[in-house]
Amino acid sequence: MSKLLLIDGNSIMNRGYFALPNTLTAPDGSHTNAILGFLNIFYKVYEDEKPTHIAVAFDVHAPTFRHKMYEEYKGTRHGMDPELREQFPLMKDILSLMGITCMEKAGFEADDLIGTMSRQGIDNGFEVTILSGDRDLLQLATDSVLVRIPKTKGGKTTVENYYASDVEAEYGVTPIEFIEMKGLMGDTSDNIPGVQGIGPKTASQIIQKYHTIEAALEDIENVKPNKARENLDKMRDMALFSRDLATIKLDVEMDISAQDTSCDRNVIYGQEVYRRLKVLDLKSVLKRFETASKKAPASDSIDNKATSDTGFSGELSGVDINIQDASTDEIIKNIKKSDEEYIGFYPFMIDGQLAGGAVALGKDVYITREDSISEIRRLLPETVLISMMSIKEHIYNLSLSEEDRLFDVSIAAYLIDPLKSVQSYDYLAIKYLGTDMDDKNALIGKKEITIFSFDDEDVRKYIAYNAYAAYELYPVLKLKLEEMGELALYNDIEYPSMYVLASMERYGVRADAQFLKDFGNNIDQKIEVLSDEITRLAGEEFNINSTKQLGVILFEKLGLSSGKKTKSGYSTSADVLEKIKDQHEIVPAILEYRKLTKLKSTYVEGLLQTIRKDGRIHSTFNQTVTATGRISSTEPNLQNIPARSSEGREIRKAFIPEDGYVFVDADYSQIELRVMAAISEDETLINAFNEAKDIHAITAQQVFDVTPEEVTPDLRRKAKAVNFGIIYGISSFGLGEDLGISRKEAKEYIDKYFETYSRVKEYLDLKVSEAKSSGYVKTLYGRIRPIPELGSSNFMQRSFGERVAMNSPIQGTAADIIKLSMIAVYRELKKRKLKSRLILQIHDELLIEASVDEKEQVEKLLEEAMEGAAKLAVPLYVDVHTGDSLFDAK
DNA sequence: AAACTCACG
DNA sequence: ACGTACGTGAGTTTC
Repeated sequence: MSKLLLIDGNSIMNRGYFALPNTLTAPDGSHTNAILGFLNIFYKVYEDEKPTHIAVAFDVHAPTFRHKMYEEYKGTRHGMDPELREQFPLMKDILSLMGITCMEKAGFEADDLIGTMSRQGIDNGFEVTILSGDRDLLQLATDSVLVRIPKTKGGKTTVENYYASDVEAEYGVTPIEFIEMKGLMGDTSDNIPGVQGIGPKTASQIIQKYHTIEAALEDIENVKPNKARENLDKMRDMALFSRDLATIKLDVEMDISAQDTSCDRNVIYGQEVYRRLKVLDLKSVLKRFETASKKAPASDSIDNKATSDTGFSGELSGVDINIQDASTDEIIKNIKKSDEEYIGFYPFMIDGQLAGGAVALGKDVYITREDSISEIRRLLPETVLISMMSIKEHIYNLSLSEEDRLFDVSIAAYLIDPLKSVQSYDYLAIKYLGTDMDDKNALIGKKEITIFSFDDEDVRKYIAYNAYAAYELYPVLKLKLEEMGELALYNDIEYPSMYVLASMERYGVRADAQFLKDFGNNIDQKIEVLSDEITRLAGEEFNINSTKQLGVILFEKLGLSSGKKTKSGYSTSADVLEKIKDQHEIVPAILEYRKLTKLKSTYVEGLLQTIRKDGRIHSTFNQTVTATGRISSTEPNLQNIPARSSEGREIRKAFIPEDGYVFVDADYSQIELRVMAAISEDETLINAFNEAKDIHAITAQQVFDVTPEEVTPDLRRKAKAVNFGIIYGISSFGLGEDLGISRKEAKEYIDKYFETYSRVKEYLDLKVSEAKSSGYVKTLYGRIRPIPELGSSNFMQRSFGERVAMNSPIQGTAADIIKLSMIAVYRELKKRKLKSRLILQIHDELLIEASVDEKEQVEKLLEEAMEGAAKLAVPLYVDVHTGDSLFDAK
């Protein structure tokens, strides 16, 4: 028997949209929560029902005049969130890839199409199931039409099933009478007015007695209760109109019928769909493909035929590549023979050791087991450009140099879309090449990589895909960089930076393990004392580290005034505790406890673990992580070593130079404010910077209209907070919070600031409006930051987007400048053949480990390189300090 | 894995 | 009316 599944697209999408977090997005930033919600229910019901025919209905409102009441009714439901709206075209696309019919007709709701189709299906001998999130559709239930309504219960989705008898059992009325009931009680979610004072209970009573609204109206005198009678009598038209609204049409003229629809399991779980879902990053749905369908193009579906002696040839969906073993000589011969202008390369590492590599010449991929650097180097002839991922990781393995003709796929992809940190070959291939490749997990999974991996087909594929993707990506990404005006940024800033960062990673920073251990023991004692004290004050043992338990102690047991709340309870963050530290002595103790345990676990224990055998800490500097172009530091993070508190600052004494060396440190003075002054071209602010060094004091004078002598420390502090606020994309709330003043007062400061520096205001406004129309902002050097949040209908998200539009060009330009200065410093040290070396970058600060005999030279060099890194309308200044530890060099 | 807190610029 | 500063990474608890 043929089975027809009819789906209410709008209501199911709507349900997904509100049930799932709005933060679910595809790699390109488009929202996917409604699509995910739809697909989850779809596949569940599909597997349940195994229908032979499927159609999905969508609403299309016609802009025609219908009825005054109708227009009013429509008015309130007009606005659909853009984040939801944007998902419909994508959804329809996916459905068409699935080979599923979409039904739409201008002026008709999805309900009407479903109603019509369901009757038609019945007439043609189909078994019909309707899937909707809207109980309105219950009126379509009959003995043979099943209406299924998904329901979320405790995080689990279940589906309620209704035949006509089930509707009667639950509501006491037949599906047809259900419409009458709706007419009386209305439906807020559907904007059906109904009759005031009549709710589900009364409506059900009345309809059970009279069956129709008309019957009730004829016997109006006897309608009970009194209130319902009066209102119903007064609002006869409204009741009838509401019923009309609630009635689903069964006779829409449609150009398709149930027989025209179909569904094919192989297409629903098909390759095209799989590929699209992968692009959208809908992983949980992809899992269904792997389990539900062996025929799907999931990871295990590509069979490889072994070939005689050279290895095997692999198959890539839509693309065939030939994988074979080859010697260095053979590969070089092939490169020469091929006339390729570029090759894709992947160095294969085992246990941090170079073990071989893959070279992609178009679709021919050669794997070599050669593990000597010099042999591998021979594979990379200067005449041919080499495209590969994450070059920085391999600079020393492969003794690569800046002069080699290399292209870094990861960096290019980052510049094109800095919001996405995923830089795996499979992701880039699908995003930029439309090619589906098994990902690392599918191929390698938990396999241990040994020298025998060269004989493992999956590992071979992994190696080959990496090289092949690099090959194909080069021309595509290069062109894209050019189109986006980021080629110079790539060539002049990012590419050279890579070598500087690699060098910094390799040198690392010397650390005094003994000092850290002693320091740790020292604070351990203090922690113990504090911990006892806190337990005593609380009157019971509890885990101080647990926010949850601490919240109960502070705000329930001790009755202190709780400030902010978090998602799951009371906030116990430092700024909340700071406000109530006078209410109970436990509070300052907790703040102190927190400070010390943080020092102990993150900085003492954390750092100790990372000291290598050479006595130095080798952090990784990531170049493709931040949205603004800054560098980030991990394992460990050396960009957040304590500095603000005196106890914390002690940690800096553990960072020391090698014997015979000193630290020379330089940090930019107010680089972000200077950048803002320069790129906004605000004369007043530029002059302020040209006149004096203490910008916060100057700002205080100009904004608070006082003489230099009248600038109190407090006024300066306020001016400083305003300056920061401006950079972050000012809000009166945030500034007020920071300064502990009212929002109104904060707003006055901001207004005065913008009055004083009016071009700054114009500039910030301009960035926001530019970003709103183009979707991104740019730094002075062309670095792009997309801001998808600006298109959001959500006030909070949009406001965030606006602040980002104001902040990113400033923070990003400053990041560009310090990268330029790093490159200059690095090159100059190299050129002069100095022993001194750059070892750390902390956003606006550089640290050089300088040979004692080069100290003066380095101080000068560093200052000049940093101050000369960019020529702006305001001068750049650095403060240089020298010392025998990081503590002393600041 | 997510939430919370806190270290830095 | 909405509920906030911009950019990071790591350790701990909790689900």
